[in-house]
Amino acid sequence: MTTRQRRFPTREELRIWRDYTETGEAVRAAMSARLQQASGLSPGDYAVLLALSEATGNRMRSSELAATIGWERSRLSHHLGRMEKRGLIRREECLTDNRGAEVVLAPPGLELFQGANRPHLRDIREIFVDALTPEQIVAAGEISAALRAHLAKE
Amino acid sequence: MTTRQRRFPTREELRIWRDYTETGEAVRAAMSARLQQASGLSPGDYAVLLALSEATGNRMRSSELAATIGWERSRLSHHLGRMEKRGLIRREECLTDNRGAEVVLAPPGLELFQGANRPHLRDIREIFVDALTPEQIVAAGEISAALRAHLAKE
DNA sequence: CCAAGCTGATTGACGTGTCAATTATGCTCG
DNA sequence: CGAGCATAATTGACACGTCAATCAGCTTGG
Repeated sequence: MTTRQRRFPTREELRIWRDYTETGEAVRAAMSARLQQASGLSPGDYAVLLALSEATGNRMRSSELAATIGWERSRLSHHLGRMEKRGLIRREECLTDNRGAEVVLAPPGLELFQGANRPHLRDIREIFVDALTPEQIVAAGEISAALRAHLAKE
Repeated sequence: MTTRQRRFPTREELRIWRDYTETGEAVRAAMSARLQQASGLSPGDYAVLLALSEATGNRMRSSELAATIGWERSRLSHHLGRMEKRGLIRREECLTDNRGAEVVLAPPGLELFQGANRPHLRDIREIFVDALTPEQIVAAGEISAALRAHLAKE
């Protein structure tokens, strides 16, 4: 019976770990560059605009928006500040809670988002879907799920 | 014969794509937090210190270091500035090329790195290796390789 | 009621990353 | 030789993220 509770990863496991993280980096960088190039939007901009475009009235409470895209409040606040300066969104006072703010999709933001949407989906296909076999795509989903489940357990 | 040249990813492919990127994020964040907590080092710090610790004489030309860890020069330059302020490394003039700089591992940097090393490897096992079956680990390596190869082709 | 505490959101400080410009030195060819 | 180009590295400006602190308005229990 071999030791099943190894203390450290093997050389091969380490190589794959590095591969996994570095590839993630590279893929993200490539997607980000294409999005930026095609539309002038960052991945963060896209996430915000996507959520707003799907909200009823194209508006959302700030904290609701943060929950939807899974960001910390302060991160969102900083990002909204930058987006507001560029005219992509507006912030309005909330009528039902004077502390609150509503984030509203501004026309230039909607337009940029709509322009970005199809190219972005195409990029996902070109960079991710087309690179893998159908079996690998399924496996990628399973691996991601396993990693997340394991993380959540800790 | 079905259309093989789909324009856009399917709903399922899109779900897996989001899973893939978000999981990568989460894994990176978890590793980063543990490293920081255990040693006060960022992943960037660790990469720099690892390369230096493996270099002969614990010193390297700045551009060689950048190539080793796959960073842009300017990124490295900024990062070395911050690490130098903390006393983790020193920068010395290069004798053979007056333009060049040598990056030298300083004792506090070596000590922090050595303290971080074993816990870091253990974290890789706990977060990555232990979360996956051996087959999934192999698959993760193949998927990463396929994505990178495809990226390189573009 | 109203003080104490909770919540929504912003802010400031700082680490990190990219891009373009800059500085200074090395090198090569007419 | 020396003008022009290549190379090593840094810098400045700005986008992005996190953390801790702050501020204002809501809420609630004595």
